[in-house]
Amino acid sequence: MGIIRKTKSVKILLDEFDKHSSAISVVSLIERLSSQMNKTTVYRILDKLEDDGFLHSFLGKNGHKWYAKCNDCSSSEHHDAHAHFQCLHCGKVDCLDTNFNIPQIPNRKVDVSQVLLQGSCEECFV
Amino acid sequence: MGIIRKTKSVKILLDEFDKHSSAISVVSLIERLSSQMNKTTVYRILDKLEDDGFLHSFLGKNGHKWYAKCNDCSSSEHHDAHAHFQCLHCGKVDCLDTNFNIPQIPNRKVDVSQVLLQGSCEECFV
DNA sequence: AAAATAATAGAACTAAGTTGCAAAAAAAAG
DNA sequence: CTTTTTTTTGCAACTTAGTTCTATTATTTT
Repeated sequence: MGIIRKTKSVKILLDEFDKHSSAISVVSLIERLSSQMNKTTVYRILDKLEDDGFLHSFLGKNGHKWYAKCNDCSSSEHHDAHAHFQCLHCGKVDCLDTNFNIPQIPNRKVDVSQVLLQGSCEECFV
Repeated sequence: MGIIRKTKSVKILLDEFDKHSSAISVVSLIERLSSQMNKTTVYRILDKLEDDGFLHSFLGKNGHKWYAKCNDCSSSEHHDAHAHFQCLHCGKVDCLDTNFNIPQIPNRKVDVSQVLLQGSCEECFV
């Protein structure tokens, strides 16, 4: 895993993440790129890009997978402990800068934390 | 929705949640009760028990649904904004008392928050 | 240009969750 | 305590996200 060739499909995918600032769901990527590549390819490339620290993934409100660009990660270490915000009206997901301080729990070791806040985004919030 | 008859199936399900203190995944409930009721029934009853404020639901690490007993909810209001902890070794999920303070984000309204911490639980933590 | 390696398409599959409808069980009405 | 009404259940079929396998194609190395 990791080790990526800059194939046409990889470039197309990276392009999508450059064009859009917010996170993208796998489902929408598959649909959007259906004429350009197979869904299996989408899954595989996203996987590798995550391994390489280009992207990070998380689960949206239905348990569906989303990806977004990483800020400061490498293949050896992911430090995207930030929260995500999903708008319940338009469905859009953004990464939040707000760094959560994860409460330490006695007798337990916390390795990963997923924080998904849901509500109304800037545009849908009247 | 809501309004529940205390049928045999409902009782069996409530019993499961009385017996176990930690959260239970829908998948394991369906499997465990497969000789006693249909999976559709499991889904439907859990739905209603959540509406009634007996249970609350959240998504585990694979995006699969889990349920746990509520502490202080009614059908009109759910206040289970607490975090959940899933052990990456044994898979067990517990509700945490630790109340998160959800950071308010400018121009956005946060209605729901899902916090899933993952790591090693008391028993698996050596 | 040929050989080796990695990536892709496509079809088939797995599994969580949903839907529709007929049959069964509860509750209400008489 | 029957009959009628309403709710619940089982079952089969379906939907859909994600995975696996294999033959083919593209990319890199020699």
